[in-house]
Amino acid sequence: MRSSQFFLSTLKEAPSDAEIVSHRLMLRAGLIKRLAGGVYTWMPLGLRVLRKVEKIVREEMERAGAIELLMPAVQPAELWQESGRWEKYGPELLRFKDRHQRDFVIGPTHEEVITDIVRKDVKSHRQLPLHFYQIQNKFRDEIRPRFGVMRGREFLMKDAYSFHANFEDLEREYQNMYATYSRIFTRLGLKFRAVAADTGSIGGTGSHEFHVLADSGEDALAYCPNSDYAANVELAVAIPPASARSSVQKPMRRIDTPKIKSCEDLAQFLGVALNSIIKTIAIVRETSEHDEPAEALTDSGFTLLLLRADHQLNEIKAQKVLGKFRFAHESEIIAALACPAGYIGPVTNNSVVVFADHAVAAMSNFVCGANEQDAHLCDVNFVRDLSEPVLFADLRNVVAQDPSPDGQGHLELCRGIEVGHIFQLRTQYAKALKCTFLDERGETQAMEMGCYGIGVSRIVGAAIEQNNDERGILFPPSIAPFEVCIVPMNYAKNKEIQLATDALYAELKASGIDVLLDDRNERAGVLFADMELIGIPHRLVIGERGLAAGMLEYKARNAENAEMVARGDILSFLKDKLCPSA
RNA sequence: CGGGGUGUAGCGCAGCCUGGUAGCGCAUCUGAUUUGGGAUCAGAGGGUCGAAGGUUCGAAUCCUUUCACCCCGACCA
Repeated sequence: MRSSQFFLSTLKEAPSDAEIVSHRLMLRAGLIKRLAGGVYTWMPLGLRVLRKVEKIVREEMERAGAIELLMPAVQPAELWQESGRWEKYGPELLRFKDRHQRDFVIGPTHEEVITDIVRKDVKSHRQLPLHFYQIQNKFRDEIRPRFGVMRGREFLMKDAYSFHANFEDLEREYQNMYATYSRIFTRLGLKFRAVAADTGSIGGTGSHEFHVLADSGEDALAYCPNSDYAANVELAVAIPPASARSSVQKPMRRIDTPKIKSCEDLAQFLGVALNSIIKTIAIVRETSEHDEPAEALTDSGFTLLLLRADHQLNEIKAQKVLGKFRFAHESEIIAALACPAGYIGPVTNNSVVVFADHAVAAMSNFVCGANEQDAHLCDVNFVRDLSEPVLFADLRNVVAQDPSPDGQGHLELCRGIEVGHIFQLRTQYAKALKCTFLDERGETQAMEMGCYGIGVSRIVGAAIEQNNDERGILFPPSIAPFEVCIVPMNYAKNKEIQLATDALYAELKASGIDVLLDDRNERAGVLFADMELIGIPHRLVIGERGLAAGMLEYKARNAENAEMVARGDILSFLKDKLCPSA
């Protein structure tokens, strides 16, 4: 490709609303253009990258034995009503009516459609297992699209669905996909980690997320450096502390703490460690009868959660223990405890339900709110000053240096961008949609299902997030828009340069190298800057000086310095750089 | 949906407080000189100041409404 016949549109300055580096660079390099919130055009240069990611994903899915198909983006509401997700999915599901007032959705995912296909065509265990995949645009009406292509509303996704006669076979395919995903992200040249993820209500062995490691990632991950334990912080297990309560109980005291509401301020004011304070969080458990806030205070579901003040509530864990809940409103706190938020605590004379994190069980002589404005209690002890909570449970996020749940050392934390997710669906969709088959004994069974997603467009953002410097993008070679660029000096005016450049360009193309010739009539600085911005991994410069000596200048995008290469050796030299193993 | 912020030329911004009819840098176009690291000079084009309404002799500026976008919290590839 010649720059003069392509479409490069680079920017010196990125739009100010682009927050993270990959988004800024994608706009500056002209990879994408925004059309609406969370909706982007892939410009020619960006599309080349997207297609390369897609190609690797497709090759590995084929190698794993999955079969490609393409399902419609538009789906009838009936299928979604049948699976129950018409109600459950919520406002993220984009719904619309056609001219006959029939309801449709734009697919955010395709479990319903694929299950409908399989239930119609597959009747016997002899036809199983089956594994279908597609690479297709999805639409999810995200609450808050952001970071460009990283959390768009319309995005490109590889989604795959497998169908099995029994759970053992599902587990086998799940392992197959785990290995396949690892190969894909390795080939993409990304630093990644697979972590255990929340399986929701489904249980089983199975759900893993694949994260590209990046500080700007939206997910916190916990991992053990000494073992292969790794989990999303959402579900990483916090081990109850081994230490016991102190046998020495100091007398409880009430202390005036005017205007001090946060635990941090309190620790500083009292001169005590944060981990000797108990943080009390008021929630309202929402049983199905009273979803409505405020009024229903009779059996209100009002509950206190106790955490060590240096710990954070993990709402997902808490919901598993307590069921659905929401944070109490100020008015409900006052109604229940006669005290404003900021000073509430578990020492009460009425019978408020109290749950506590495991870490709280080991605490003695602790500090907590006095249920009285501008006051806290010190040297509080369970049993003596208040009854034990109804339950100690794992309610908090793990923190760095917590013991690893597998006993192999201590946890570390890092951040990641979720680019893949594999999941054992089991039989929930098969049952809802009556996707059944006859087993060896002629009995009707619901199929076991797995689903496997990869955020193809998100990968482009994630790759840039992980590979950039002050000059721009450093694309991993496997997904760079071009493998090599040729930058001629004074191409427009110097006939010799032009001839030598055209010959080199033809030679590289003929040998199958994906090469961009930057033949624009621009100053050298412009060409260099643009080629660096768009992240071409290998650069050849043809100048008068080198040409006279029969030499070309080569520089890798990630190298400090350029080196001179004899013109005659260039092909083998480049081949070695592009494919070091060969 | 809550809380905060921003809308002025393709991009980045100033002007707004204290109303007087719009400016800077980059980009674009023309010409000249340049040409191995985002050139220089001379000229040019481009904006119903997000939209609507109001106050006023006069509104980018003040008021009201509305829309869009961004950031912080509940979702997910």
